[in-house]
Amino acid sequence: MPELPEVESVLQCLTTSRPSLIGRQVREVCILRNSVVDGETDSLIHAVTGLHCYDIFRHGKYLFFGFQDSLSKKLTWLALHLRMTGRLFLVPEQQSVERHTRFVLKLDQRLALRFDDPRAFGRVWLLDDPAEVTSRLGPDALSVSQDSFLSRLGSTRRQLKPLLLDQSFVAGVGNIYADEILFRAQLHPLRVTAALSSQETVRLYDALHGVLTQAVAAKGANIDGVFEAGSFPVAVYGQEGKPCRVCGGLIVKMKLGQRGTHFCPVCQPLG
DNA sequence: CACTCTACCTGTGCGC
DNA sequence: TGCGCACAGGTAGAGT
Repeated sequence: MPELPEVESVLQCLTTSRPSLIGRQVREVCILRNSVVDGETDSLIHAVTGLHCYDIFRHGKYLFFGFQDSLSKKLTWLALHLRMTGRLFLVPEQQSVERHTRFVLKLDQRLALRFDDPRAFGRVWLLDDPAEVTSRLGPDALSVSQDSFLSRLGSTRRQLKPLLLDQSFVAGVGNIYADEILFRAQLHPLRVTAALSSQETVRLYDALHGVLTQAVAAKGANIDGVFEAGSFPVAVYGQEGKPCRVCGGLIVKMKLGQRGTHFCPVCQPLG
């Protein structure tokens, strides 16, 4: 389940590999499963074929790829969301199809950008402007300032766990990191924003920033082979029944809005 | 506004 | 062994 740190890791791979995706020309677009495209596949194919990759950036869990027409200099954008099981690879062209490959951009230099997704939840969008997507999102969770975060917290009255998962509040936190952030902040997932002390709101910001920064440095979470690489150690996610690393009490799992939610009842009291 | 539920998917792992 | 089924998760959209 790629969340912000895992998507950031993908971005780093694409931009720092040698050769990088930046500068590559799209020779051919192959859509192996139509539902991967939100919109018309033909429009996407026609729009991107022949263009050069000019820029890549991330906002929350979305990746944005800017492709430039070398004559008009106009930029055309693709947005990509990996959802649950999506993976992106920059590979030699001959490795461009696997069992769960959903689309491929065949590139110059005998390279290909391959998107695999067993669960087929991942989506790609053709955009004129990334703002068509980013305008629906809150500030990126890795780079949001303390002032902005505290101000947004102050203007809502909601339970903390659903709030952290709301991409229009801050973009990039998913179920795993929401639990990890609340554990580090020592706040119960059902606590309500309006009832937090100012000390607690700062603790929440510090936990958000600290967990995501460390997870990015670790290239993502380390969870029983769910996704590759990643050495960020989870403290509570999937740890139900195991001892809390801080107090030794047992980690509990409950359902909160259809989501598995893990926490330490001692370190994260509700009362 | 805040919330709940459903649909979208399929690999995994459980109980029988 | 094999079958059926619940489960995992992010997001959109509809409904309360």
